[in-house]
Amino acid sequence: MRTIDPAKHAARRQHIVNAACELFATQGFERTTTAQICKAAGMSSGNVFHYFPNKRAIFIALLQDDKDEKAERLAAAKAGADPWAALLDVVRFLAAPAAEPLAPPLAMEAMLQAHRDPELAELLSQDNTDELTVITELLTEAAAAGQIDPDLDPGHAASWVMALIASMYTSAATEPSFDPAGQLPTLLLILERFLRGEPHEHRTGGAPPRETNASAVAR
Amino acid sequence: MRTIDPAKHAARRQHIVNAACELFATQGFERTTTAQICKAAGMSSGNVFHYFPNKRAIFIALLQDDKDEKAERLAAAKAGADPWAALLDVVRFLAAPAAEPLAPPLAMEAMLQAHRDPELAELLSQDNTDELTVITELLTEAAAAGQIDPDLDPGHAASWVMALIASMYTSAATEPSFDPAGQLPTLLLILERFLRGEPHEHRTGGAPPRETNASAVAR
DNA sequence: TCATAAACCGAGCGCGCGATCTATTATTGG
DNA sequence: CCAATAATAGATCGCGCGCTCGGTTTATGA
Repeated sequence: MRTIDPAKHAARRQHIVNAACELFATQGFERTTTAQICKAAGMSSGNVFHYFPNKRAIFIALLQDDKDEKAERLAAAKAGADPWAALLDVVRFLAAPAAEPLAPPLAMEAMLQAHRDPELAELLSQDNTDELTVITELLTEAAAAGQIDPDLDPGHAASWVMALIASMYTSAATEPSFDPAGQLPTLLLILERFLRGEPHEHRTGGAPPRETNASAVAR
Repeated sequence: MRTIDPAKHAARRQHIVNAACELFATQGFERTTTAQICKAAGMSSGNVFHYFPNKRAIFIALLQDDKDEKAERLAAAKAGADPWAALLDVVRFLAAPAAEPLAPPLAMEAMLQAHRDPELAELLSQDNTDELTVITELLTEAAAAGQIDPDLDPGHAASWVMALIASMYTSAATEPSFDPAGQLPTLLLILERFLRGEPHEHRTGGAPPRETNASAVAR
């Protein structure tokens, strides 16, 4: 007899996913051939298809990993005492992977593939809903604490916060000269001015005005 | 003898491009087969390849058309007397196609394809540079007129204005419930608060404060 | 030790793709 | 009217793809 070792099995799957990751990011899902994945993973096609039923399953596993990891760390990021500070932490955390070379093109590829693949669409949709919930809660708390413009609808504003973060990924994926880490202060400045609204009316909460952001984009 | 009629020839090409447009938007470039394009255009494969050397050329022609049309109308939009009003016109004009059903997925598809196709990348890059130049000029003028925060770098801010507009397309392409026309006021509100900066210091220009935007996102 | 099943290999299959080729029809200038 | 050639058709081709399948090797429990 011989039993499967779940740890070994998972590690082998992960090895394949990692190999495919770079290919999917640089070439896209469709143009990446299973032969390329086999070569990159250093194993035969027979073996790769021993671990995954088809190419699509490899892509889904890749996104599932990202989703799990993100959800796990999101819970920690929002655990700040001050809503506004917690919001900035969440934004910084969600925007951080845009600085990695593979994440932006992969994210775009995932969005496009989700357009035709219902299972993928469901996966990303859950992911987005989770983020939206967290951010909406933080915005609601921040509004209650008088830290942001109370006239903004939290859910509505939250979706725009997410859109702003997403634009870090699209910019990084499309413009080679775009530097996500360097642009983060500007992102935060835009969010601050958008969410706080008229500063002389609403800057009464626990968070102090953050002049550092404004000075970061000065010429 | 028989000469080609340029008008007829161009019209026939356009007919093929129009047929392919919907397919590319809904299925993506790779998954759209030449057979589908032939069927949609109502002609044989032999005839389609009489007008285009290959599938890629159809996609490029599609984007070239969009670019020409946009560049033409952009020149008109920026011809306003007041820089801030002209900027809003340009933003509205650039964001408008996001409300069409095909434009958002097509734009995303184009971005991704440009990642691997140098010719496509060149096409979109020129396009972006043109937009950036126009917006940068308007921001510079607006800053000189005291209508926006003078501490912002015009070129830097312009690229974020474009990113904001682009997020209308990505949101429209990824979230079925996203309503571009309805979200336009919020986009303008974000831009206004970002660009004007501290309102009590800089709201001295020709454009009056636009409370209508703020009220549009109130719950 | 040895039976058993997991892990792995790589030749190759079937299919559908982008593109071609030859043939036929329509249209124009002279 | 008659070449000449554009416009159109559609069968077909070669290739490369995702994936399968039979066989071999390796590891594990009893």
